[in-house]
Amino acid sequence: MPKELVPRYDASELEERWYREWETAGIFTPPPEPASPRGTFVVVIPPPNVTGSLHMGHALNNTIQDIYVRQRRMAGFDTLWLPGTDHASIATHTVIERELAEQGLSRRDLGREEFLRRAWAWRERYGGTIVHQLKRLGCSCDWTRLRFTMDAMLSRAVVEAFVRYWEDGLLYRGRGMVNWCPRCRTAVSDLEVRHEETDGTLWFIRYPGAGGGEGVVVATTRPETMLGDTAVAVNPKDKRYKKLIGASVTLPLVGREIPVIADDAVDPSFGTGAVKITPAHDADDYDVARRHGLPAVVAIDEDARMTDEVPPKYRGLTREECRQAVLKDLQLEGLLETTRPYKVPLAICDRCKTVVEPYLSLQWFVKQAELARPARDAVARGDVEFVPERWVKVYYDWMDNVHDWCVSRQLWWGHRIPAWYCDKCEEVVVAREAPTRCRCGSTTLRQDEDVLDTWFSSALWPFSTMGWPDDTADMKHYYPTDLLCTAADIIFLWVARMIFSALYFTGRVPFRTVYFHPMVQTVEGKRMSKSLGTGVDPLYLIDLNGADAARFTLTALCTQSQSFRLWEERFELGRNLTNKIWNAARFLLPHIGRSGEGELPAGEDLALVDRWILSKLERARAEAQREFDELRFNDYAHTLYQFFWGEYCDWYLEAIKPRLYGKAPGGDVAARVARHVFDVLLRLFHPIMPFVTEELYRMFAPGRGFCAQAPWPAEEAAWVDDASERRVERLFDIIRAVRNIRAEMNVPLASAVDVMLASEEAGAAARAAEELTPFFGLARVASASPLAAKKRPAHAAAAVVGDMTVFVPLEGVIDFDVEMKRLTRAKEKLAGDVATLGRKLSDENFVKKAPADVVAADAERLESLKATMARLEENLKALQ
RNA sequence: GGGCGAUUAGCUCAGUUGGCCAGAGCGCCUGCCUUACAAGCAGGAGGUCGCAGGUUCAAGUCCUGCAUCGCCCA
Repeated sequence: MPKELVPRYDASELEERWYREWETAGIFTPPPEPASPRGTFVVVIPPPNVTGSLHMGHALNNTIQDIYVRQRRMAGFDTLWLPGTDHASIATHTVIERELAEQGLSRRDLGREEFLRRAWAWRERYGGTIVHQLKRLGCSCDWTRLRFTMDAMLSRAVVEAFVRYWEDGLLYRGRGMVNWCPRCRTAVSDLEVRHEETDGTLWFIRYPGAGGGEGVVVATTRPETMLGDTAVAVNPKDKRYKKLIGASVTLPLVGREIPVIADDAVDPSFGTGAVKITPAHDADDYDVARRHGLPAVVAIDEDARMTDEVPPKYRGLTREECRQAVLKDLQLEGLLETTRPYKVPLAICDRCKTVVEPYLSLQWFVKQAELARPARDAVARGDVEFVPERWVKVYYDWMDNVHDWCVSRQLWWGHRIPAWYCDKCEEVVVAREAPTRCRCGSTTLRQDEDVLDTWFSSALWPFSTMGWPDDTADMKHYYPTDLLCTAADIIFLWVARMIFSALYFTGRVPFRTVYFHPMVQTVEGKRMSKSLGTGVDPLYLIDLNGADAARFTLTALCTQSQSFRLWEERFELGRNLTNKIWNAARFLLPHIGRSGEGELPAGEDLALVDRWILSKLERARAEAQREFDELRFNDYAHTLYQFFWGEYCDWYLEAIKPRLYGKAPGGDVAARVARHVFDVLLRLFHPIMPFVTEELYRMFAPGRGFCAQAPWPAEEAAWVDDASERRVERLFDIIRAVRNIRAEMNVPLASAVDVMLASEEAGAAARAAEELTPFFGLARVASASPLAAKKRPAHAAAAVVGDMTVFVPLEGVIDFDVEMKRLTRAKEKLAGDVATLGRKLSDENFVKKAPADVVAADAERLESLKATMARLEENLKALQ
């Protein structure tokens, strides 16, 4: 019972309906005991921030995952896509603190417990947003397994991992130089700091000799740190300063007497070749100080204000204020020798863009060297495959130069570090459960105040989500996973850490393949940023055009390159395709249910064009399948698009209209073939565009199951039919030639034309004329007839198609000037090709050295071009 | 400083191991409200493949250098 469809596709009602039906039917949940002969297929989602919202990067990332997961599900795998979110420690913490600040409160005023209560409330309030948005996008995640990094199960995995690292000696607590963000008020790891260059100044400051001598001039980009200087260093090979080594200078403004030392790390070409050493506020200086046993003076505190270790007048100033004060005072004392413009390297907190301070503090570190080696080997051996492969090198470089990972964060929202300190002795207890008493007998144990880096829990994600460390059913059946989809910007932050964590804790790789998709950029080629307002909101686009349109567009742009540019109008690509699919269905719908519905007709009942479309379908299917398997998503999308629009709609559906309308025989067969091809197309498109395909798939046969569970189209090698393809394509070439003539000669739409065909080969023209009959409607042809050799019709426009000449008599309509220009243009174009090819073939090096088949093919082509040329010239001559 | 990617039609991008005439979508020009679709149909124009060398019978594709843009690492 065909229902009337609206002429424009409207996604609004249908998407929510189908998503609800899929979910209700539970088709995204794989069986508890997988039994498919195809095996399992598992993906874990890259967890988005629990209180975040969907941006374009997520939309792309999750579309790609969903495409793969849906295809595997249709192909018969027991398929699991495990969703979840992470707790985004710093981001969430910051939001809560900002909220407090508006009420004039700090987290210390509130206390840890109340702060966490508010953070959880925040999560309750916004935690559903991104899940809802992923559903809008159509993601076929198993929501019954929705995870959150701070769930009890996953938190337990975090504690277990921490304790095991500790027990195995891979974890240590130590005083080290870390990147300190004074705004976030926490340490951050090397990977969370971005390096930028800015236009700044290099200041040259004189440190007078301790005994009153001229001393030495040092150059610095951060004059305020001088208050924490404990030495001046020069390169031991630097002749200029040889005599100064071992002497002392007076630190201006402070009056401290500090030594001049020699160290190889000093670059003689920087500034004056003499540098100030501030052990507590510079990582390199810290190393120098350690080598020389220099003391460290902490001059800047956690808030980037000057400490009590500096002269009173500077105490409490911000680092920026202090810099101005120091410069002013140095100038007054005549110690500021000169300044020079300089590109100053800055370390910026990735999260809040504040300049980070190198800060000497007590932190927890995970040793990386031992963990990195097997993780590197796993990729080198091919146990984990990277696509595109070039990212392997980036991964190796990092693994080969990895530094210990600072995992403690001075925050409250997150996994509190399971370490306790005894008040009575020096004992540190790292344990799964809170200890009640220390070895020394004391019962006053304090837990570490800090939490772990969010990435510490994310690193465990592929197995913590499945119940590790327990040997759960999920661990047994669904671990390791098969595919990880991500952008390359978190290759170290997340991918590398998952690999070494998985190998260490489970002894297995976490996934077999990592697919790195491109990054989404703005129209200017810049990174999309929500805070800058340069992003395109995927939800807005879904509301506007439907999820399928957004998904198809993103897929079509998903190439092997590292980025692509995106703006709103680009989504018209997907929108138009969705509408086209919708309308093809609208066209077909009245014709389904005709006799023989449901089966494909036997070969002998098929018309030539039916065999053609089935052959093309099989070719497109095979090509799309290959592209899919190679994770070439843009090619996959393009192949389907091209076949559906360019062949099925433009040619096949147009060609069978007379049959469907009863103006030519074979209407039932045409309907069945058209419907079959469409049905296969819906299934091939389904992974990319799940909603419209589900709607139409079910509309065409309401009784059957979901398209989302329909069998994936299999190989149909028998349909490939070269001969039919060649014959039909020549007919289409003739039609194109007639259309061209009609357009260029301005033949009115209402008037049909006669077509005459001439060929060298006897009978070829007659056969083509006959075969052309069913397609008259495609070019408003009234009749087609073979032409006796050499009998050229008068007043005819002509075109050469392969070995045939097409004449369209246009008595009274033909404009000889136009026809002359048309033919001349065609001839000139051809002449160029003939000349190029002729030169090539007369080059004896080419003939001698190129493979025989290449030479033969070129020779054949030259012959055919010459023949075409000759016929073109005949036609031109006939005009004169 | 090192690495990676990009540079192909007005715009955004494809172009698999070198081998027919370098493709697509959008935009542009011409004509169409042809009973699936104007979010459409038909026809057409438009490219010295960033620059300079090299390898090869043959280079958008491989090699070297340079330029510009972007990303990453130190």
